[in-house]
Amino acid sequence: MPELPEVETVKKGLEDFIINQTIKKIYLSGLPLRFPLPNNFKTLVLGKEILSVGRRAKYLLFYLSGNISIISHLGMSGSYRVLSSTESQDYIPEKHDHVIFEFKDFKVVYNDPRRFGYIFITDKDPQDHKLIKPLGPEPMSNSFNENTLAEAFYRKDRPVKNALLDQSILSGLGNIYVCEALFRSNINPKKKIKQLVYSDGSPKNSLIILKNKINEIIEEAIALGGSSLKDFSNAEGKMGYFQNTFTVYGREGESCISEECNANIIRIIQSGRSTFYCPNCQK
DNA sequence: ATCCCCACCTGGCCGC
DNA sequence: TGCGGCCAGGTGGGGA
Repeated sequence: MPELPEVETVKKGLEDFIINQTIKKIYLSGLPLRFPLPNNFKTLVLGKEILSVGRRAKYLLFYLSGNISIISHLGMSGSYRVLSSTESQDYIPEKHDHVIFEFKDFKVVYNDPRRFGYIFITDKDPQDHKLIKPLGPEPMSNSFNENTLAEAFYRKDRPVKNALLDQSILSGLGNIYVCEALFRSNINPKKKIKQLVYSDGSPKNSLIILKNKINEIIEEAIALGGSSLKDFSNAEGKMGYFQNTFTVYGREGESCISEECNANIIRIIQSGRSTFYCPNCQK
């Protein structure tokens, strides 16, 4: 499900309900997520108050009282949903519900069919956690710009599609937004990243465009509440709308949206994952 | 160091 | 209706 805009959407939805609320009870399915929950998860979390909710890349960060933080990644199919007080009454855990947080008047359910998600707990700054620390800059932060990107791409030989999925270069993008950003930038996903940088290390114009298109897409997608494929929805169960603006993702064999182009979108496999692009527009 | 590939899971869809 | 095969928004860890 979730890339940065979807996680941001979930974060905003949860925030409205859980800030300053105390965790009264915890339900666990007992099934392992990608990594098993720590044994003392319940003990550490029960009775704690949620002070704030943050996001780093595709991770949700819950800051609790008592200097405890929960780090949560949704994997491919994880979702959080807030149950209204009516729904919360007599709610029986459904299939793939793995963690349920009970508050005074409502419940928050973490559901994850594929169990690729994971939840960690830490008593240190989550930003220092070993999974968070190596992450590259947030796309909407100042530390993501054409110069940092040029530095990461300098003399490197990998395809730009793969590099943009690499969370240590730039964090938060996934398969959809990378494909869409490359289309908007007219860059072929197979292009080697060193070709976007001059030999003196400065960014070529195409790299500056790519950087700007990434910002543009992330901003638009957040404004539209993310993309709803399959069953993604925000914490209140509402769908996102960005999928209606997809130009290449999932459109194999369909015609390119560009007016003056007669080509069809094709799908190739790069590092084991589907890449969608227009062979005519993206050079 | 750098990069690729596999594994981890369930479920939906398509063709036979 | 059933079954096999393929596909899916991610990424840690191991190996080349």
